[in-house]
Amino acid sequence: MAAPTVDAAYLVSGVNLGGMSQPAERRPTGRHHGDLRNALLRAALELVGERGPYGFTLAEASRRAGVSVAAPYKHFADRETLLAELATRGYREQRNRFADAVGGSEDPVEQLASFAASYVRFAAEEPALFDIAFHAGLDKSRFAGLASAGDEVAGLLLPVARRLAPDADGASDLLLRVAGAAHGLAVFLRQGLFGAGSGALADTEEKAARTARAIARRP
Amino acid sequence: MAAPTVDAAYLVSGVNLGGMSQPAERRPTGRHHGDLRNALLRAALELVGERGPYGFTLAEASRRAGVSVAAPYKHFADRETLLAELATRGYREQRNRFADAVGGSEDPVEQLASFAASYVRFAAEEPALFDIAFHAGLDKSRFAGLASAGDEVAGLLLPVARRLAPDADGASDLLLRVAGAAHGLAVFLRQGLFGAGSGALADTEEKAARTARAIARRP
DNA sequence: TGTACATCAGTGAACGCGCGTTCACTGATGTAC
DNA sequence: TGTACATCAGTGAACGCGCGTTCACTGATGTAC
Repeated sequence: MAAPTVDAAYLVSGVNLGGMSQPAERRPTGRHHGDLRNALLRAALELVGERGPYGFTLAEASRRAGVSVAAPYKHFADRETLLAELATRGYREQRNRFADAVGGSEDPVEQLASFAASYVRFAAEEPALFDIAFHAGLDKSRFAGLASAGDEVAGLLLPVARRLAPDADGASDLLLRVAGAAHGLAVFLRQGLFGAGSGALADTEEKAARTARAIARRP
Repeated sequence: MAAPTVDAAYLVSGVNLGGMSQPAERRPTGRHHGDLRNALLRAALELVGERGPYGFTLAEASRRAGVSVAAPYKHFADRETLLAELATRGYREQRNRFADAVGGSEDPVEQLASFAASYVRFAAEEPALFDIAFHAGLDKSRFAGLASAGDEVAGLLLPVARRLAPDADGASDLLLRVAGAAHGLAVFLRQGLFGAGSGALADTEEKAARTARAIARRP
């Protein structure tokens, strides 16, 4: 439950860039931006966070990065490719968080409870990544990395479920029901059904954990 | 579980219009369409079904209704008003379905199980209404009818949950966890995680019902 | 039954907008000598 | 250390597109007489 807080800047750059004008940040001189690729990814994340999964436009991302609308094409084939890169990073971040969550216990029931809470927390802390991964309608056949990143998440959790289920089908059923419950609660939280603020988040995490336990104990 | 199948045409017109050219259908003569308002609502439902909640445009709906792009403004104030009307109808349809589901049993656990299955079935049979109600990002403060239609759904189900919980807060917690689980499973079904076809639907309904029972029996 | 008329649902053209994408270009940078 | 040059990230202008919305209009319909 002590997963480190990870913000959008970290996800995009691998380094927390903090504010826009740190003294350590090298001022790009002349026509070169310096780190446009990551600036665009960060702006996209910002936009989706503010406007939802369909609120992202290359033009607005360019504007926020302080660059012409043509510049992104030096770094991404097209609009969807940029989005797919963020989706892949979202799945990777999920996998890391869930690995941490599952690692905190030996009891498979508690592992699933911790996974469910972690799922809710991810949706709350990285709403843009959550939206892109689930609601942007990306074409998975076009971006092979996307599908495999998603499969990795399942691969991490199936063995846990398997310890509570008699066979592979039972494990899959159990995992999907736990994940489904966490997903629904995460969406409700984002829609404000549980109120706002960190109290609502903690409350929803706990709801998800309790629900996961109920499911796991009555497979 | 014997809820009648209700299709989009019914929801929009109150009468199943069936094919586009029934003999009984009065041929609109001259410049008047005859039933443009409903034709637009139906086209909107179709569009959202095909392209997702942001795939609806007034222009395309007009085209499908065989009418100029200006015509819709004789029936709706703007694009969002049309969408809000569909969302309201979606909530009303949910309420009807859930009332039927809950009416089939006296046991509150089975009532919640039946509600959860019904939730999944609604999402599968009326994907466009489901999307509009949950994912279209409508401004509830602008459309008062929307919020009250949503509240009616909760009002129908809270008494059921109350029979299993010690107080109002417990009932709310229980209901939201059951609804959340059903919601997540419904979304997963729509994303194809459980395969396609009526087998997948029945399977997911059953998953939802089992999950609801597990939650209800361990409040 | 026939006629004059008010109504109003739908027309078609136009508007301004923001989008994704392309293109020839330019000038700062790093490298080879 | 200084100079010539290749690279290539970013420019700015332009394209075609589809959108939401407005506007003056028209002609089919129903009604009053």
